[in-house]
This record gives sequence, C-alpha cells and structure tokens, in this order.
Amino acid sequence: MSMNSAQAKRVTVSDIAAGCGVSRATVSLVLRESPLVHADTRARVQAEIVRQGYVYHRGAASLRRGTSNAVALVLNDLSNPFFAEFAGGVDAVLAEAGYVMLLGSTGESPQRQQAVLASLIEHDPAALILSPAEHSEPARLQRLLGTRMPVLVFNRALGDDEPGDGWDFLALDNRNGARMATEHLLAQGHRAIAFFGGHRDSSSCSERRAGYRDALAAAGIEPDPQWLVECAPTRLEATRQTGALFARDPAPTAAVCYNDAVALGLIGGLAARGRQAGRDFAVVGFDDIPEAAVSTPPLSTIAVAPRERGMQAARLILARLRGDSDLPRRIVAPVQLRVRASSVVAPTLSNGASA
Amino acid sequence: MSMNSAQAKRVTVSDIAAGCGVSRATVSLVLRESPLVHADTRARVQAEIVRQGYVYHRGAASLRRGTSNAVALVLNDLSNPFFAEFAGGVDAVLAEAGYVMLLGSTGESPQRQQAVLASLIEHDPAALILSPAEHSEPARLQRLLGTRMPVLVFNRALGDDEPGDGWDFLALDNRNGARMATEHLLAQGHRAIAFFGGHRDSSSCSERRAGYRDALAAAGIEPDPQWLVECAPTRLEATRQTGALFARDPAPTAAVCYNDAVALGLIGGLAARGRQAGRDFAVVGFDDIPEAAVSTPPLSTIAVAPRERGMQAARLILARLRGDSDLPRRIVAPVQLRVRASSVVAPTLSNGASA
DNA sequence: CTGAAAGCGCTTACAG
DNA sequence: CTGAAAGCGCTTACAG
Repeated sequence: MSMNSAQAKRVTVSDIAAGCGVSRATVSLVLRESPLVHADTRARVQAEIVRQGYVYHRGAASLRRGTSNAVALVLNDLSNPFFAEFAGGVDAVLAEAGYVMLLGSTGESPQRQQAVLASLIEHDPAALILSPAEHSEPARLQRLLGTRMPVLVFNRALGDDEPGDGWDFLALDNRNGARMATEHLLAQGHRAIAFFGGHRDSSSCSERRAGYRDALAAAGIEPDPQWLVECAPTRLEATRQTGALFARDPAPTAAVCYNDAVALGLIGGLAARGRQAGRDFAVVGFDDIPEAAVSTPPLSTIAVAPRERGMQAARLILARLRGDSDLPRRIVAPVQLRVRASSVVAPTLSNGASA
Repeated sequence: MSMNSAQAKRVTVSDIAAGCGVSRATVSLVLRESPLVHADTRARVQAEIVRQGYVYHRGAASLRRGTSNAVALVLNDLSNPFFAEFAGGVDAVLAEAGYVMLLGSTGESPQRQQAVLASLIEHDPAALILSPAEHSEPARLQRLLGTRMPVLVFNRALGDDEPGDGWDFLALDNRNGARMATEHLLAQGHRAIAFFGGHRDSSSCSERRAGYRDALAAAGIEPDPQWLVECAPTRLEATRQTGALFARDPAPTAAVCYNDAVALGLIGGLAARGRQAGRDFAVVGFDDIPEAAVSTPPLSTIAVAPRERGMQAARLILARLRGDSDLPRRIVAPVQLRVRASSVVAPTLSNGASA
C-alpha cells in the first residue's frame, strides 16, 4: 500500500440502487431530477445517496450523453491583473450556470499555446475562450481546434481574414478609447500630443495609435514622428524612454499612453527630469488598473472593465452553446474616459514650467 | 438545425482502426506509446490519426483506467494579485506535468465554497488545492471531499485540530515575517511601533501580530493598546484609520502593516496629516506587491513570492499523487524582508518632524 | 412509475 | 505483435 490517499472504493449508482432496492435507472432519474419518480422513492434514494456519500461522476454522464459542462479558458498571463480580472468574470458567470472552468496559460508563446490547447481539448470542453498569444497562426489553431466547439477569441484579432471561420470575437474598443483620450487633451488646448509606449506590431497598439491619429486628423494636426515613441509595455521601460519625448524642440506637451503601466512609468520619468504630470505635462493612460486612482497624481485613463468583459465573454459563449440565434459574431466593447488630475493641465502652463 | 457549432461526428479509435485496417486495441496501444506495436504499424496508425483529425478523449480513458489528470484549484479571489500569481505558478507546474487545472473561486463565502467544490469534484479531479474561505467549517469540508483525494490547504489554517485529517498544509511564515519587520524597525531605534491594519480574527493577521509581539517582547517592550489598530485590509480603510495612531501622545514612530495595501493607504494617510513615510515615520508592509517597489517612497515589505508558492503547492500535490513517501504534511514557506526607503528613518527624526 | 439492456470512447487482460 | 471481449459509471429508449 502506498502513502497515497485512502483508496475507499468509489460509490456508484449501482451501490445506491442496491442500497435501497431500486434499479440503477431509477437512481439516475432521481439524480437528474426527473418528475417520473414517485416522491417516496425519490426520498429513499436521496437518503441513500447522502448515507453512502455518493459523488456524481459527471465524466461518465457526459460520455454517455455526449455533452460537457466544462469551458476552457486560455490566457496569456494570469499575473497580469487585466487577465486575472477577466478570468474572475468568466468564472463567476460559468459557475452560476453550472459550468466548470478549465484554465490554461500560454505566456504569449504560440508553441505553448498549441500544447496547452491540445491538452485542454482532450478534456472535451463544450467551448473555448481564447486570448491568443501574439503571433498566433490562425491556420494552425483552426486545424487543432476543428469546428466541433464554439470558440470565442478575446482581446486580439487573429488575422485579417477573420471572422470567416465562424469564431466569435470580443475586443475592447481600442481605437475609440485612444480617440477619446486624444480629444480630451485637444479640448484642453494641447496641440503637440505624443503617443507613448507599446509595440507598433501588436494589434492593440496599432488600433490605439489609429484612434489617436483619428482625433489629431479631425483637429487638422499631422503627428510629428518624434511624438510616436515605442517601448515595451512596462513601467520600467517607459521611465527609461521618457527622454525620447524631449529629444528636440518643440517637445510635446501631453501624451496618450499605450497603457497605465507605461503612463505611470512616464510620470516617474517626468519627475526624474523635474517635470510633474498634471502640472507641467498632461498624461492619459489606458486600462484603469486599480493603481490609477491612487497614484500621485491620480491618473486619467480609459477604463476597460476587464471583469465585465469576462462576464460578457462567458455569457456570449453560453448563449452560443444554447444555440441562440441572432448572436453577434463580433463585439467591440465600449470603453470609458476617466478624467483625473494627471491630464488636467493646459499646454501654456506646461511650456512655462518646463522651460 | 440550430445555430450551434458544426456537428461533425466525433472521430474515435474505431474510426482510426477501420481507416488503417487494425484493431481498436492496436490504436489504443499506439496512443499510449506502447513499445508492443510494430514501427510500421505505428506509423500507419499515426498517419491516420492526423488524417482524420482524431482527438483523444481523456474522459473516456480516465473512466476506464480509474485515473484522472485534472487538479482542482479553489481560491478566494482571482482579482487579488496574490492569488492570481499563485494560480499562475500552480498552472505552470501542472501543465508541465501534463495535468490540467480546474479553477473555481469562492469570493470568501463558505457557502459558495461548498457549491464550487461540489461542482468541481463531480469532475473527478485527482487532487485539490484549496485556499479556504474565512470561517470555513472543516467538518463540512471533510464530509464533502471525503478521503479519496489528496487535499492541500493553502494559506489559511482550517482549525486548531489540523492536520489530523491527512490533508497537507502550506502557509506563509507570517509570524516570522512580522517578527523580521519589527526587528528591522527596532534596529533603527524605534521603540513605539504600531501594528496597523487587518482583522484580529483572521488567522494571517493574528499570526503576524504574534510575530510582532515576539520581537517586541525580545526587546523588552510591552505594546501599548493604542499601537494595535484594526482596519479592513484595503488601502482606503487604512487611509481612513490613520488618525487612530495619533490619538494620544506619545504616538508610535513606526508601523508594521498587515499588508502592502494597508501600508500604502497609511502612507497616504500620513501625507494628509503632513507626515512623510521614510522621513517622519517608518512603514513596513507585507506581501511585496509589484507596486511596492515603485510607490513614493518605495515600500519596505516582506516578500512572500506567491508564484513560487503556487509552484511549490503543485509540486507537493503531484508528489503526493505519485505516492512519494516522506512528504512533509505541513510546510511553512520562508518569507523575506525587503528594505526600501519607507522604513529607513530613525525615531528621533520622526519626533522632530511631527511636533 | 420501474427494470433489463445497450452503448458513450476508451483500455486491458487474455488468447492467438 | 494483433484481435475479440469485457467493463469503467452513467443514461436512455423500450418494455412492462
């Protein structure tokens, strides 16, 4: 005998049936809450179920019935609060609906993504919610996942040919969010507005840049190349790259940042150069992470409500599983501008203080 | 026909067997990488598997073999970065070992915990890692989970009678961490040191308070009741409660905080009263959340390495599943003091500045 | 309302 | 090395 867990033999429907003198079919009907069973019989069976500590084996039932009540969720990175919140929202809705969540994460690696998905689909999930790793290959994914399972792609488009393959798509309105952020800065009189951070080849960054350009174009402004500064989407890199904004005169007086991490890094970088966000320079972030509300100064940003997105994704996939008709294939979730102190500063003030 | 996903019939071992003229048993042996199959046959079968897009049905295999390669993880709250990081660590190790993770969250509610666990165990996980909700009832949990499955309790003890029930237990060394934090403040000359935040009846808070008392006692100091301030473990509440520290003279000159959120809230509360952490008052947190390194001033804290704890938990439970002998039943994970600017200030300076 | 029988997709002795 | 048969725990027509 190993040190393994106690090996008490599993209690099955047969044990319950034998224990109270009915057939296995009757026990099954009681388990599935069928009205066909006499109330007395049902009570007897239920008592026996409690007495013997029976645990329903949903895998066996799913096998027989050809159904599944698991949904797979595959994310890039759980330690990113955006995805953690999203997963929390998915979980809340799935649990409410009696589903169970199979979770995997890819660390932004397409290879790991293939491996993780291959492992998860062997557990026969009813559906998949996938936030794809950067540089995923849609064709490989399609081959792996087949067409038996509804798939909802979250956050990042898989390729230009979407959504011809019948997968659902839920994304943030990156373009509109960046446009709103830029318009907010324009409304305060800024004309030289940078777009700071992110990598141009990521889809969310290029969408946000597009919204930024939209707003500038509507105001008749052509962005100076110096205003477009790339950097890894981390606080540290943003602090390091701050100098690039001020390499030549006239420097921008405000920046729309790729995300809040970058914005907070920029605020630090500004401080190191003797400038203060919200007094000498206007900063807007993107995401509304918890820290944004309590940083110094509080950070203006675009709220994306990741938990609500998770709930929305789960509801959509459940509706797809029910076979609801008229479901949208593509949802672009609205985002919201939250104005805080970091962006409430006019450009003249900024020029004066930074001279 | 509903709008549901394409209903292509499932490909099974029988289809593969028929497709290349062997028996189902042979296909099964190929799937399980048995050396009993001739290399040519194996190649033929594998080609057919690819050709037909066969997906292994692990549920059916588990049913037949009486095994499972899923591990359930039940947490209080995914949106808490501590638990999200922990889950990431668990996932990394499980995926590496070919296991799949079933995730549920309880929102600190014992009722939801019972429901979530009941739903998850129907999926026959091989093991469970549980971070119990506050006020869990060990007896009810025990009844629900039975003894068939190894269980690892993380982070919070379930009751004083543990671990008589054969469950594993992994916790942070809360007591020692708080002791180190307190000793660090003592070493700089502080004598009037508060323990700020948390609720006395939570086990982690009472352990941390015990460590704090240990250090004070070793220095011959009896804590003044005014030094023990309770508050909800959030930044906002901590800011609100800051005044309680200074209700009477002499006020403390330093504080060990229940966690980093509380410590950051305290720093804000101090600022609102014209005091600056790291100049007029010394603050130490607990957790080392990412924000601690970049707050103003950077926060001294006790690093608990949640991702590493997750990896450790997963490794332990996998070893238990393998039936390794000599596994410890109770692990108290070491924590580490990280000194940053918020605590590097001597008490005399503090008194001077706050007069 | 209840029971006997077949079958979901897989694996595993047991013969050959 | 391969094949026929039984069985994991459940559900579902089909008779009674």
